[in-house]
Amino acid sequence: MGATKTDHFTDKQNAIATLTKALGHPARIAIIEYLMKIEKCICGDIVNELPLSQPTVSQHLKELKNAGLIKGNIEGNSICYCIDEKAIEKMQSYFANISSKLEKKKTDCC
Amino acid sequence: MGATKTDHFTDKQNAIATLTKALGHPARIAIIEYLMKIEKCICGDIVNELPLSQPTVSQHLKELKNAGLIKGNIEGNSICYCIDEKAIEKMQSYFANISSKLEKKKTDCC
DNA sequence: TTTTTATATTGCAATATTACAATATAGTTT
DNA sequence: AAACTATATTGTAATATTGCAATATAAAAA
Repeated sequence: MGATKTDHFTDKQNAIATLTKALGHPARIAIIEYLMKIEKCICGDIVNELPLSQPTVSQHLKELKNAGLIKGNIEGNSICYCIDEKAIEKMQSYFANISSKLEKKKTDCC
Repeated sequence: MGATKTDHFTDKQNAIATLTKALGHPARIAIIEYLMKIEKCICGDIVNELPLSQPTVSQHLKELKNAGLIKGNIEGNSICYCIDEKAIEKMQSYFANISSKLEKKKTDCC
């Protein structure tokens, strides 16, 4: 016990859970918001923006990358991180779909 | 160490992270999708729908409730669980906002 | 080539999560 | 009241996550 039983759920459910899980930490939300805010794509200063050590930030970036939420390009000495729009769109349409289905139901019993 | 440093981030960032974290498990995604699907609101059979034991499901329901994603009403012997639309709307508008801001930027460098 | 700069990896301690058996609670039915 | 039903709580083992110091890697500048 202790490990998530991913094999018991559908691929879609696991896919969404992977994205939401990756975003389920304020540091990673802060990283996404920072990447969204800045104009330039050279992101060497994410570390300076966050109240966490360099290794910790690096680890969070790795998790976001593994989940497919950001992309990273080596740019000489530093690395350019960008949000992967497709992943954000997946999130958006997933919740939009739930939202519209709930509105149709209108069985607001609770 | 091991505990998330929530105090270093903004309330908004923590609020979104709380919601995404709660959805960051396939069982809880499955619960939300089941609540969305069913017509009746008596949800005693969530346990039967999921490939997990009753205590485990109960625990997942508690987490969704704590995060504000679902509401629960005692209904005689059983309990009626419903999705809290407001929470879903928060998620949707959060990602819609990121999506539209990314489209305006169009610095698709990676 | 040496030094500096930027990022990643490793190793580890602290804490959190996941899952479930056993048990508790509380309403329903008999 | 006693038995039954539905859900929650407790306790515990297995595993995962978080955070960082120390170290590694690799490109850039000196």
